[in-house]
Amino acid sequence: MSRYAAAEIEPKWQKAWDDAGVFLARRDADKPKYYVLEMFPYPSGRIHIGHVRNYTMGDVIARYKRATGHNVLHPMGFDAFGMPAENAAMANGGHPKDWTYSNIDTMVAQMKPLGFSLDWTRMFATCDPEYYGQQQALFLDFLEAGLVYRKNAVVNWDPVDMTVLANEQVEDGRGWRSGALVERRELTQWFFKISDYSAELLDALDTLDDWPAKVKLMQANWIGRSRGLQFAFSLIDGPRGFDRVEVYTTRPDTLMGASFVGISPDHPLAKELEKSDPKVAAFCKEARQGGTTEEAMEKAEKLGFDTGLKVRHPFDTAWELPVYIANFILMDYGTGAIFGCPGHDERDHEFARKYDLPIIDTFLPVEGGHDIQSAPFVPAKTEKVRFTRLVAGEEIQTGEEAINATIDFCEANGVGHGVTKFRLRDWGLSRQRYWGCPIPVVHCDDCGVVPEKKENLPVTLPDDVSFDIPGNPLDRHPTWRDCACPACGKPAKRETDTMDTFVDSSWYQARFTSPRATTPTDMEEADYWMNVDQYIGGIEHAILHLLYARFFCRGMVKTGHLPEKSKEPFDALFTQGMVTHAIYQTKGDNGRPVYHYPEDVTLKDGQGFLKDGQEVEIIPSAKMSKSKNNVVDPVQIIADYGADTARWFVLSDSPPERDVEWTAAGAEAASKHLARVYRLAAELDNAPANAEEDTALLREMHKAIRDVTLGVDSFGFNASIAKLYGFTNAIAKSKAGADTKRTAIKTLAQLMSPMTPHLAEEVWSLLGGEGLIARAPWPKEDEAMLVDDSVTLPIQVNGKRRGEITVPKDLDKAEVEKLALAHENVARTLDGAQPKKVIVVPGRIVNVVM
RNA sequence: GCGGACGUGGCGGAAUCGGUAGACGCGGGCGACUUAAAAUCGCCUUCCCCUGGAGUGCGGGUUCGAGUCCCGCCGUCCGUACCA
Repeated sequence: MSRYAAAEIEPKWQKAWDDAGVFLARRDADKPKYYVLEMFPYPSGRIHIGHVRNYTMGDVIARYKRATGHNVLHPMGFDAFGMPAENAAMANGGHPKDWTYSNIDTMVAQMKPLGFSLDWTRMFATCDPEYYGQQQALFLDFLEAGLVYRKNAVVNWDPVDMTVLANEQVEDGRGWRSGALVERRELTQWFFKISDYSAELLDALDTLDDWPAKVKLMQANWIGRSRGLQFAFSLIDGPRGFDRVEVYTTRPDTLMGASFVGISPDHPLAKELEKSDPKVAAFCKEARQGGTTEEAMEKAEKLGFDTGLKVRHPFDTAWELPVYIANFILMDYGTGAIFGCPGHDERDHEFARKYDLPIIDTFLPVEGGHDIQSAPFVPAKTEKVRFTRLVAGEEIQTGEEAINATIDFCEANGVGHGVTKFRLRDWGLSRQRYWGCPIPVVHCDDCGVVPEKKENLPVTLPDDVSFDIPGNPLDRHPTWRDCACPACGKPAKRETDTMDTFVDSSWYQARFTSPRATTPTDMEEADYWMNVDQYIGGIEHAILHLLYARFFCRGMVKTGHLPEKSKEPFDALFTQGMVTHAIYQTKGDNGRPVYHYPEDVTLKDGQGFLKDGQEVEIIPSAKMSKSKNNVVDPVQIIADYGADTARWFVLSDSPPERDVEWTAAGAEAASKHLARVYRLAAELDNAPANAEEDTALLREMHKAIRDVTLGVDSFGFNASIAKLYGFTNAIAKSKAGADTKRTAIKTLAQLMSPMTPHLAEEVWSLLGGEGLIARAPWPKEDEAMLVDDSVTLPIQVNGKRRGEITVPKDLDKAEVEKLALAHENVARTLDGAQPKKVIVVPGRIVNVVM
């Protein structure tokens, strides 16, 4: 008897699919289209088991949708620009381009044996000049449409290496290579005007019915619509040209509790004072130290500098407030200036205590008091409070009511005006790096910033560059920068900044619909294939990538590169969890942990041992990391067990949105199960028909069709797999005749085909299935075979389970109640007492209340 | 710091709407087959002070009934705008 041999089966069927062109996507007006896309990978060098899980989920959907009569587009490409290629060039020599393309070759070679039903003819990498040239064309159209502009913005500056650092290159406020204290420095940079779409991007979230609520909530909070009051404090004896400080506040109702005004170190007033006062300059220098991340700013110690200047309170001109420069105020948000109300804000309270400023309450709890000196009183805005220093509205009202009343009052009295602001900032796309899409503009002494002509695209990256010194090699390239001004023809300089890689990944889904078009998209193809019906990727992209893509597609609609319907490019989104693996560690001589490879550890009764018998500590479910030696390599898994086992395992055990822990035992079990399915088909006997057994097995089969289909439809792949185990057990135990068993096993193969396509084809052909299972229509359950005529009901007394009864499905409530009360355990628990109430939920449960 | 999620047996996890907690798998135990082992097959497996009781991170609450809803904690993970 032949055995399940994945190594023989898998290449055979992959070739059969290739020869038949099963996965090529061609427009077909007669079929409904279905576009399934997984977030494309960064070509780091090897595929990761996390990729296997991500692409297997997409492949299950793709194969299932093909079986249900859809014309499926399922493409793959590479997000190929970015820092790691430059880091590799710096560390090991070589060129980012060679490193990247060599990695892509390796990863394609590793992906193909997994048998994903991809249309490989559509593959591209974002570093292909054909792709980034079209991206440059989009940039020029966006520029013309007013969606791009330049302004100053802060970057992390390494004063020793004289280079800009990415946030991840700043560790504890210091440059990762130089160790120097990082400074925040302003540069002129390019921006996309995503803020034009703040309200639309927020409101349109409501139309994304098939996105996870958590992602929509995260985006909504990120965009951060707020209504507040913008007004000015008049400045007493300020420097020339500075007679007021404009502030924005979302809590104008606390204005009577103001005790200071704070301005950003980058505020024009701070910059003016800095010129003449060395102490201000010293403070601002210190305040500008450290990284640019919101996290670093928020966690840094709150520091203030008393400028000695005063402003007048708008409601009481005799009331003067000090003006502080504070390191936690961002110039990018609001007006770069705030008023502080220590009584009702955690941060202001801390600041007031530190600099000995008054803490004044404006409202207190409706009942009881609050010691405002020891802690601020910060209730939810929807909670009613009692105002002690009321500006407008009722004495007892909610924060929300007070805010609105105060804004109305201020507008009526000429103190500022109500404004709606968004937290969302414009998208800075300039990167001072080589390995990215060049920004196609030219700087001319006479004409200023001039867009490159479209016929000159792509502006390609020069190959002759080196990475032996920090910084952007484009800046110091001897000839690449020099060019003729597209407007006047005089000598000019190219822009040397390249684009943020989020630009690359903002429109690749559109490009897949016509990857070789000589324009960014082909409208006919885009109109047929867009939108992405199902997008699958990691939750880490919940905000930035997905928000940028939503904006970018709006820009593409505006500039005529996508149809109106593609403003929201992703109809449904699914965010999958990670694949984790245990860490095996021992303590080294110096007390530091030593990490051991899984293959060096023997597991026994939940404990792990090294070859020399030393016990290792097992840390379960840790994120895979090369430095922890707990990375599992899909190539090794395929070599050991085959692709179908890897695919089956990453889908089983855990729900797709949660993390799954890779274990050798689990992989072993998956492999055994697949071998068992193969054996069922290969060892099918000639048993004669048996009416009762046949019907029983067919009923199991129809239940399996229903349950597995439901699981696949609702991303419950682990639930589908549990049902498939159950159905396999039912077949193995069944005494049904050979014909019925053959039908059942063929159906099992079909139901497994999205997950384990190679095994499914093999079983299908063993049992005489017609053609390729990859082209067979999805089985349909027979409703009549699913109906049970009796039902088992649990009986509870006071919510505790005391027994169960089996009754005809449609027995009326009174009868069920009678039977339940007659139940031995129930009668004993009642002990003759009359129940107060009996709750009968038909088909579900009986609860006796006593 | 802020925003979002998650937490169930020895382990991964199931439980469509608030209605039998622990499906399915791993691990473990017992047995069959075998000279023996592997492979395979069958049965058992939440815990305990076991005619009962307890139990879904911890503490409260709503309900006839809570893993599921509400309030407050603790822990872990993701994001925090130049990692992708």
